[in-house]
Amino acid sequence: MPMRVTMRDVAAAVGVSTMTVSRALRDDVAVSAETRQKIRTTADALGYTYDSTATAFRTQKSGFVAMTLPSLNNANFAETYRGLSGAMEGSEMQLLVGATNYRVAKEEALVRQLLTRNPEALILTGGHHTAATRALVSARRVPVIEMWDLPARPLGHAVGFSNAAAMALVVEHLVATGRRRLAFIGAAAGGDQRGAERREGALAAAAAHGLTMTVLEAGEAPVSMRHSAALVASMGRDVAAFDALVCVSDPVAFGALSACRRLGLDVPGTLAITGFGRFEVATVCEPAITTVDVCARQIGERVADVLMAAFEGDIAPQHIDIGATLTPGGTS
Amino acid sequence: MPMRVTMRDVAAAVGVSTMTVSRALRDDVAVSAETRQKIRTTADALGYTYDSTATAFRTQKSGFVAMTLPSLNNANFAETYRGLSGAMEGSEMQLLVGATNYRVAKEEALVRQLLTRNPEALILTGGHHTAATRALVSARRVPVIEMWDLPARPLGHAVGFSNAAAMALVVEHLVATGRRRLAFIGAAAGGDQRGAERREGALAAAAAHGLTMTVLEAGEAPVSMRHSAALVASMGRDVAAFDALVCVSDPVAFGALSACRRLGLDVPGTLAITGFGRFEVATVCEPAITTVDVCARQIGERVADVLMAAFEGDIAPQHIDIGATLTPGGTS
DNA sequence: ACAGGGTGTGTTATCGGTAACATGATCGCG
DNA sequence: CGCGATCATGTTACCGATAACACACCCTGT
Repeated sequence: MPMRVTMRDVAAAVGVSTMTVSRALRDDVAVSAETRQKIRTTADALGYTYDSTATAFRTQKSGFVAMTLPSLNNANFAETYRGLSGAMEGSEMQLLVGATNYRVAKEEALVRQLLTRNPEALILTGGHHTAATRALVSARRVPVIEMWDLPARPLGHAVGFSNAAAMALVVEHLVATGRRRLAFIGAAAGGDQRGAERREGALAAAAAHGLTMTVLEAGEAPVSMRHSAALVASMGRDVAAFDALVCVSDPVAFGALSACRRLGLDVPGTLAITGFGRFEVATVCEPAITTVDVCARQIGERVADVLMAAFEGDIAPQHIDIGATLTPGGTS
Repeated sequence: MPMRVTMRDVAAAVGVSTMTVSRALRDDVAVSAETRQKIRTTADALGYTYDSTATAFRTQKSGFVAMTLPSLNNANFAETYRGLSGAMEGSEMQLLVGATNYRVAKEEALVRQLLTRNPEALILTGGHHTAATRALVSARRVPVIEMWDLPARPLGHAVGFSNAAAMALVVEHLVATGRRRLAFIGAAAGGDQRGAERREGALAAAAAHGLTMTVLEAGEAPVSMRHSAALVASMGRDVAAFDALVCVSDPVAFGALSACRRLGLDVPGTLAITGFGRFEVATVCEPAITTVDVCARQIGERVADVLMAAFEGDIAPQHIDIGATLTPGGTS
């Protein structure tokens, strides 16, 4: 079978050395305009395509930025991805993405796999990892950025916010508007770490007001709208024993809201519902869901900034708190 | 600066050749149990990590499967990704994903970039590409799979369904239930090709019943719930001039539904609304949105099947129609 | 006229694994 | 007891591009 077209073939066809071809195609050093033109034309004619693998090998620079996300099936992480990939469009770096399914063990396996590709930077979602993951990552001398969280022990840079503090905003708001019988809806413990931090933040904020908060588990992480809808539906009108449902995310809140509507419960009259993350669905649905804006897109963009700075040699660890703001809607 | 730990280092430490180390770590050929154990231990102790780049280079097998998706910020494409990556978990192939933002020009640039990584297979969303993309892809002797569509001129394999035929199901359903004043809500022409096919399918089906259908453009592709909500809100109660809104996707339908609710319009009494894709939001919201199930997850899984077969040497092009089924909801 | 400095191109070695072939030791069996 | 088969390991060359160095040539200024 015919081999791939390499620089050697182009060089032979033009009558120059492979080195000249290499230089001509990268146009960063002196090659005569005439020769360069001839090489370009010939390369096209022969159907030459550049081999990043060979370059990555020779230069020991992969051109990859590796990133782990809990899930791609989440509008917020997808937004972060978009923000980041958009900002990286100019650079010749390529994103290598993997999903952890909200499991640190899966994250470890993924990081192992990603590291074999020699990424030039590593972006992890969250600040909670296995010891092996921490060791693997630290052993590399590449920039590491944790995002969507402000880790207690950062591995390097961090771009995020305090999930607990953000959720406390919600509880403060509910308490200020007279709600007292609070419930939290989220995933079962053991999965999503950021969800757990939100839960703890909510519980702590409630406790600060002398209130207890019931925790309702809608299923294994990741939980979405259908899980919370099923949960609330199964509780029936008993859910009105609460006067506020604090949900771990907007989709979860939307599921609860829809289920309440089916039950004929008045939201926010009987029951307030709050979400988290300012997903599109929260702003579009009627009534709009009270939520917390965490600027998912902006996280990606800030990560890109930190990344570029790191590539420029700026190695001082940055820990950026992008904050989170309450966005009141019609459900509270 | 200290170099990375290579097989050479491990070999020297153990006192064997690099070849033996290579064999021991891949455990596919005969190495004595004792030697293998010692090599494994030493490799761990030295912090050796495998370099996929070197292997990809030497063997000319990258271990990558490249995939283009219009957007990751779309639950259905994310599901397809999940289905595919889940099914590929066993193989040592790694997915290399890129987003085209629904633009064939961007797709071409992306394909160019992806091809430099020497993927062993290529998965494209849709059957509409630039001539250059077609040429680039065809020049490679790797399996190509187009998905989410049944292209007129497939580049190789295809796993999808007819967007036009699927949307015709919706129109038939609406006509059968007495709707006559139809409008289609989608993106402006020129972007999303699958959206355009759905529009044409809807228009053709309406025409077959002697009905005209008004096309309402909610904005540039990709359009989502906020665009359709804004569109319907701007039309106000004039939207009731129609008795059915055929939406290009479930999010678009949900946006329209929410806007109708704000306007106090009765859905489905005054106005029917239909979506496409059976997104989670369509099944959870109240009322549930009449939609078309295209089994996004299953597309990914079937693509994985085709891929594995192709790697086994099965090169006969497969064109799989996974079909689409109408899922009536409460909005029609 | 000649040193010094660009400019354009070639030569060599190399990145880290692994295919292919080679080699020495051990073993089974007629 | 000898010979081929099997096992465990070593040697060599190489994948495609490029860094580093080398070199010939042509300027330009004093």
